[in-house]
Amino acid sequence: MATETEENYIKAIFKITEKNQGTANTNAVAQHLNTSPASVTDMLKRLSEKEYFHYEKYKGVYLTTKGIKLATNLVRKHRLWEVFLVDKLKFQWDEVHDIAEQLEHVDSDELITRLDTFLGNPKYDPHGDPIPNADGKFTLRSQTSLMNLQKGETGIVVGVRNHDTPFLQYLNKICVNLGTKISVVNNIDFDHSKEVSIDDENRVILSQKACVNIYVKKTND
Amino acid sequence: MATETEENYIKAIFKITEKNQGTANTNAVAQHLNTSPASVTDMLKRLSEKEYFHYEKYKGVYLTTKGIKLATNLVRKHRLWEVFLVDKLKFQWDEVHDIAEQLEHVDSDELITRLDTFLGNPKYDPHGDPIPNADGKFTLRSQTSLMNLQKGETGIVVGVRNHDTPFLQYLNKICVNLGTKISVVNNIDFDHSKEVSIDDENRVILSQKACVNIYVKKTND
DNA sequence: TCACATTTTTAGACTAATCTAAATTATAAT
DNA sequence: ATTATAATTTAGATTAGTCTAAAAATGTGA
Repeated sequence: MATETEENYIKAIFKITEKNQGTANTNAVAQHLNTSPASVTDMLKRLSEKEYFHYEKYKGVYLTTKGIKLATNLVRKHRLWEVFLVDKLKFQWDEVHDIAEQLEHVDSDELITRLDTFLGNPKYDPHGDPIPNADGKFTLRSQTSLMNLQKGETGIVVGVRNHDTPFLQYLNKICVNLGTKISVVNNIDFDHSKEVSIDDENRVILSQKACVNIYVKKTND
Repeated sequence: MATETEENYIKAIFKITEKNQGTANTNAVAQHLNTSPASVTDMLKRLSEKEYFHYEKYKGVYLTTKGIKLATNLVRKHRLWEVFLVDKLKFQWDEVHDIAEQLEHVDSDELITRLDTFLGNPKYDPHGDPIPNADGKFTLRSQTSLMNLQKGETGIVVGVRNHDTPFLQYLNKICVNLGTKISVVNNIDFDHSKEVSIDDENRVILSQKACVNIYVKKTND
């Protein structure tokens, strides 16, 4: 069994490699985990001996099958616990990350199997991120950034790109959540912001930055 | 915040002092935690500096108010999670201890408050042990050992003294659980065992050891 | 391609938690 | 009260994970 620290390293490497052509370098890992690059180097040496990833001095790391399996299982556990916290315990989507970060390290396959069943085998977490199944497979979904919706088009919010608390709380305030219907009323060209209507009720101006971070599924209305 | 290890020491000391006139000695703690007495001595020194308990060389320790508060909170968390595992995830009562042992270290007061509400503010865990409230107060219950029931008397199972897996599985097998009705049909004097009827259906012989470890509430039928 | 900046690694040290073996203190029995 | 035994502590070492400061390797721009 991997220690909690080891799990956190592997998860960090997984997240970094996802957005970086399959490799993670020392500094990126250090930044992600809020530790010193020196500590990371030490750890990379030790963990690569345990075959979670390949490590070459000065070249960074890339995960092995074993490492990917561990990482996706952690993602699975994290996201299932987030569903539990929001659906069952009525937390808001901006409050669950830190708690799920702890819960994901609880070690029991049976627990996760049963939790999954209890929650109704959800495919997406409270931020719209896909929950890998027990084999590590993600269910992908056709989605686009709200930025890509033209004037007059409508979509249903299915996810967010940014997970930071302030952004999520802002969305709470303007009543945007998963499942919310958003229609583009006007494109404001000079700063690429959009005037949108939310659930056919409120009209709001969303900045380019906000639009980029909201994923929607286009609808025909 | 206390580390997981620190929490485990304090919980062990709490459990030992509960059955030992308020003090715990080095060997008992070592045995309880499966470590060496030398490690325990080290830890007692360090933890007593953090004011969780008083420690005098060669004399053992007793908890401070701070220590008792931490310990009862851990007990509370452990037992609430056990309720969750049995009531919601449908684990059996003999399967939940190790998982709850991990879950109890997750740090979030809000989580426990919400979990308590979600579970309907249970007063007892799946083994019939009382769940302390947020202030550390236990709800006590009038109960007696099955050993004290006379021929013809009846009781409802409200708890177990022994929590070991084999004992709990044995009770599963003979259909004894919390809420089960047990009537004493005959006392067998020579070995202090009892012939009992279980939920008015099965008749079984329970050894003295089994009877001592089953708590019941007497009923008038 | 050479010098400078950036990234990474090494060296050496620290803390928490553990161990074994040896020394010390307490306890119980004659 | 003395001695044997049991309990406890000390000494010294180990492992995981971390740090800072310094050295080495890599990458980049003129």
